Amino acid sequence: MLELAVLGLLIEAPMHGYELRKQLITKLGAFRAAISYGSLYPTLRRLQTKGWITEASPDSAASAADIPVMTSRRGRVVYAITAEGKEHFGDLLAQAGPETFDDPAFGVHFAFFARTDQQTRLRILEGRRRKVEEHREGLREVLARAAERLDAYTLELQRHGFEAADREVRWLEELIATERSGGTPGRAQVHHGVDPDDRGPDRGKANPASETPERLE
Amino acid sequence: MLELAVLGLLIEAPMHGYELRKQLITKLGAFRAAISYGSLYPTLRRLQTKGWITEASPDSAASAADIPVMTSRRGRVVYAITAEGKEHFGDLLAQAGPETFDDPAFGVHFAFFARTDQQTRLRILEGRRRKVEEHREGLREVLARAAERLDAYTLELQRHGFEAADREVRWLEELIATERSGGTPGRAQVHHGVDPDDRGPDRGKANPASETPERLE
DNA sequence: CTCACGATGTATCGAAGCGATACATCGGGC
DNA sequence: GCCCGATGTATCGCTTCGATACATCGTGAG
Repeated sequence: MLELAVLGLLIEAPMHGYELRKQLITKLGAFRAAISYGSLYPTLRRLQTKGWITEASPDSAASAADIPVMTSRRGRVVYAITAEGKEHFGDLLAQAGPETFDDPAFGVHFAFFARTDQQTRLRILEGRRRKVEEHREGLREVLARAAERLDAYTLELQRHGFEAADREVRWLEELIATERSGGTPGRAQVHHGVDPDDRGPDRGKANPASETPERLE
Repeated sequence: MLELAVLGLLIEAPMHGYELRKQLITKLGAFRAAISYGSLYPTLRRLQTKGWITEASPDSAASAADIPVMTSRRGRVVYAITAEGKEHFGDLLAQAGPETFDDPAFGVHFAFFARTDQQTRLRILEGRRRKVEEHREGLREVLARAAERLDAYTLELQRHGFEAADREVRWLEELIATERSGGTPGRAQVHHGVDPDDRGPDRGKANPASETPERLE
């Protein structure tokens, strides 16, 4: 799971561990509170031995032109993805693992949807929908049949879980519909806006979501 | 995390592993898809060595003329909670761990709210609310400030995470209000629900959640 | 009657990830 | 001068997971 996320971030730019962790937290922060070094560093080690990423020190190249990044002379290790790593990333991103509804792997896939194609996106969205639907129906069953065998708090927990699942299914259906019509998610399709000052859709600075997926073979 | 859940279920009745797992799944199914044997059995072992639970075979208690060697027939192992286990359960239940927003520990606590007192419930609910609020505000920050540095899919993921957090906060506030007014949660009326006069200042552990006969020594 | 099959049931293994911790450098404020 | 918080790399012990193995029981198809 971290493999995919790390590779995905390193595609955008080489990075060292600390920065990697910060970006992972903002990128995956919606469903993942923290990424521990205890998992990040072993993952980096693993990726290195597999050949997906390489270690490169900036000190050798840094002579005088150091710009914004605080370059210290200490042993900061900068990781960069390799060609094999990019290929592996594509494979990982395309395959929708048979996850359970509480598996964070879906979120990681979704966070990198801009780097895959519409067909894969649809496949993963529909797979996710199926799993969440199953979960929801299981809860419906419990709520209908075992209502008298559970105490009020347990019941309320199930009810809340059911509603959350139901909401996610509806969210997924919106996304699937948008995807099928060839659009990208965002303010145009979303009726419950979040931010107060709405600005025009501004993209092009980073990688656009719909137009060029950079790594597709 | 599993410790608390296993102890809580064993308070209601002695059980063997398979049954335990099934009940865990229905009780915690709202936020936890599956409980693996790979975590359940080590947990049981751990609880045994600590003395919180004991192993009791119904076969040996029945007749047991000969020494039952487990070569031919594999015995079903029934686990039962001890007095110390009940005490430990009360301690675990009362303490609200400093969890992150995606920590399933809150769900376990909530599922056993019927076995604790109003004060503890309020403390845990408010602690949870604080954490989810922090998470929500973090996401709001990202959405407001980094909207142009993230692609449309990542943004949509954050937006969905924000809404889920916001909804949970509102859910928690409802529960807190209900709790403060002395009620029990839920739109559905539960017949075997929480004892309405649980105003007793202590004896929280001894408060039965349902029709379970009182097993407290 | 048999026997295959699914449900019940106990158990372990390797790997992933986490929380805590240790340690080192840097820039700035008191 | 000197501490403190941010940056930065790294490991340890532990919990949990998914996969797997293996054994028993009831039942129904052939």
